[in-house]
Amino acid sequence: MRDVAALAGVGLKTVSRVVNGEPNVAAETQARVRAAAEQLDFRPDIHAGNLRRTDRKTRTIGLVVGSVANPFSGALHRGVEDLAASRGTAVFASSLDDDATRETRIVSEMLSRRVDGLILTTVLKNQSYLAPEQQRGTVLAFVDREPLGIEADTIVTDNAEAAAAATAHLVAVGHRRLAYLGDRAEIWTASQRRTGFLRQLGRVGVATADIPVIEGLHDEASAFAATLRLLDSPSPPTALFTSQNLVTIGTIRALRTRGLHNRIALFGFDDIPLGDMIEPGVSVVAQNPYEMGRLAAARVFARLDGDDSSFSTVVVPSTLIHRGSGDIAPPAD
Amino acid sequence: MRDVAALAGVGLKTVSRVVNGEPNVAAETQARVRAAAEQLDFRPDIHAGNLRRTDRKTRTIGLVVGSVANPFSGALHRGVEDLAASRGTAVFASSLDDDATRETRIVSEMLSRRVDGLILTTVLKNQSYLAPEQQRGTVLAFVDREPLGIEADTIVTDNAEAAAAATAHLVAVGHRRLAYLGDRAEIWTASQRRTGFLRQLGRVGVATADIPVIEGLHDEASAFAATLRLLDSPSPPTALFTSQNLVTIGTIRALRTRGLHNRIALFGFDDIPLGDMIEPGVSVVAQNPYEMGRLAAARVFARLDGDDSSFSTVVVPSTLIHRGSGDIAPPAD
DNA sequence: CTGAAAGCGCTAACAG
DNA sequence: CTGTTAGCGCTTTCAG
Repeated sequence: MRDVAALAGVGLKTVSRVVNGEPNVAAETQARVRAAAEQLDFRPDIHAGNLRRTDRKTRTIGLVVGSVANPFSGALHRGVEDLAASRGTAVFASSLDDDATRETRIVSEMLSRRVDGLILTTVLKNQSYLAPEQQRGTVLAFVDREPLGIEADTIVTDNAEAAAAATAHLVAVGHRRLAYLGDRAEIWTASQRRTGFLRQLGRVGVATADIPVIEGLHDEASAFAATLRLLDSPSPPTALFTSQNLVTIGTIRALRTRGLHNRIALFGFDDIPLGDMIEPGVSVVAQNPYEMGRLAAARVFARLDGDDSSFSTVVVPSTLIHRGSGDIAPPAD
Repeated sequence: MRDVAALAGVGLKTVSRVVNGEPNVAAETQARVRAAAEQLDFRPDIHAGNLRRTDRKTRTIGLVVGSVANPFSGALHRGVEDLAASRGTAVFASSLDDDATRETRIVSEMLSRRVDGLILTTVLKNQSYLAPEQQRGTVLAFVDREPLGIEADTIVTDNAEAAAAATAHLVAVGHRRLAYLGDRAEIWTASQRRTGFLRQLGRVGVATADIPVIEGLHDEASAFAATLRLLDSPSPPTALFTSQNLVTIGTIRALRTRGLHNRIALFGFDDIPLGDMIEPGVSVVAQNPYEMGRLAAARVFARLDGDDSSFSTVVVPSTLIHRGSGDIAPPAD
């Protein structure tokens, strides 16, 4: 910038004014400065400026998602990114791979880069470690999973209720021998979905003691193996509830391997791509990750713009999509 | 940092030394500094430091992808992110939505944030505008699409050759009345694929004059509509080549709408999720976007670590996956 | 309308 | 082993 000033034959501050579009610069001076900047390929260093700037906004936010292996995160990211781009804000995205030990490390790296806001899908049990940072003015928003030990804007799906609705449907079709296949119980959403599943069974008087509840499934492979074990057991279930898209896909593969995809009912949580084109169509609870990302970003930007209303929790509606697999009736026996 | 120094009763530089793990600090002093830092929730500002640091590395790279709506980008991002995370480097990700006007703006924003490197999937015809930046030391790598007007490490799939191989297969099965359904011709990969398709037909003596070449398809909806028009034409093709995953999906929907999915052959470029589970299985050219992301990131990091060998272009192999749709024979007539 | 001086949070270079 | 001084590239403040 000094070079630009020298070349244009003006003071440092004048260049600064031109670059930032501040008023009170003669048109002719402006032109000279711009020409000089162009010639030297000058590019202002946003961070150097922020060091002295009063608002200290880096126009950068961080997004921490649970697992990039899951298309859910992709859609969420897109939602955030779409809103951020329209505001000229850059987005750091990083994945936890649902590994709790990475959470503090990644968050800390983002904070060192002085992000204005942080959108988090957390894995850790407790987020109270973020309180000092929040105090300092960093805007926090939680998506998909509710935080513990800290208050902030939160965007979630009503996981328990949606899981219960799907379960209710399976029961209504006539199933009593159900099974639950889900992710690790430490993950907030997974435990919520399990709760919803079991609670609904309890409500309608299905004894949950005999219901297999298999947890810790994280990818297609583990879900595939777990489903096969279930199908090969002495008294296999007549309906399956899978608590996550990757698990749903693994389960479908297992059902097909045993030729049971048209005989055993299946309801999955999270939509899966092309779920309407396979046979039978896959019934799912569809969340709206794109919208969740948008809403979270919107909250963050509102806070950055000065909104200081009390923290809110927004529940994004999810929908049951009936495509066939959830309507398979139990065998007459 | 000054506050930490005051609280610990040491000089500013000593705090700096402790924070950066530099040697020559007494263990006892170190402990005192750490305690003070903890107490004040001190977090070093990486950018302030970089202002003075000699290497001037922000440990940040930028990733510019074509379209986040495409799962290809998600996998690419994951590849980059996986490598970057292991190096403690943060990744800015931004999407162009294949909109050329956004390219310069987004790149410029990233450069203002002083990224050490930039991994780009470009839309613009020409990338020479990046030359000054490259001169300045910013490491550039291009993925998926070859740059023009600038030299840098490049990671691509051999699009033309893979498209030709898929086309050859369709011809080998007996098809002569083929059609091409593809993305906008300005997109480098799209034009490469079209070239490969047409060249292969030329090679085997299929007159390309009568072959419908439909371009400008960008999503499922437009591909769906275009395919329907094709199917409803007086002399519909017996085999389709779709040059991109979203187009492939739209085309499949159209084929199913007309009940022709088992009568008209289909070969797609890019794999689609669950492509093996629908009926018929979808034959595709599968690229390896995750690996492409990893390789691009690896090149960037190697350069940052001082590698100054001449620029290389790596061609990541793609594979033909035969799942059925490409093996449908033309009607005997 | 313009510029000079001070200083943001940190590290480099050099003294002690 | 530790502290002091200067200065990174920019914006602020204030005086022309």
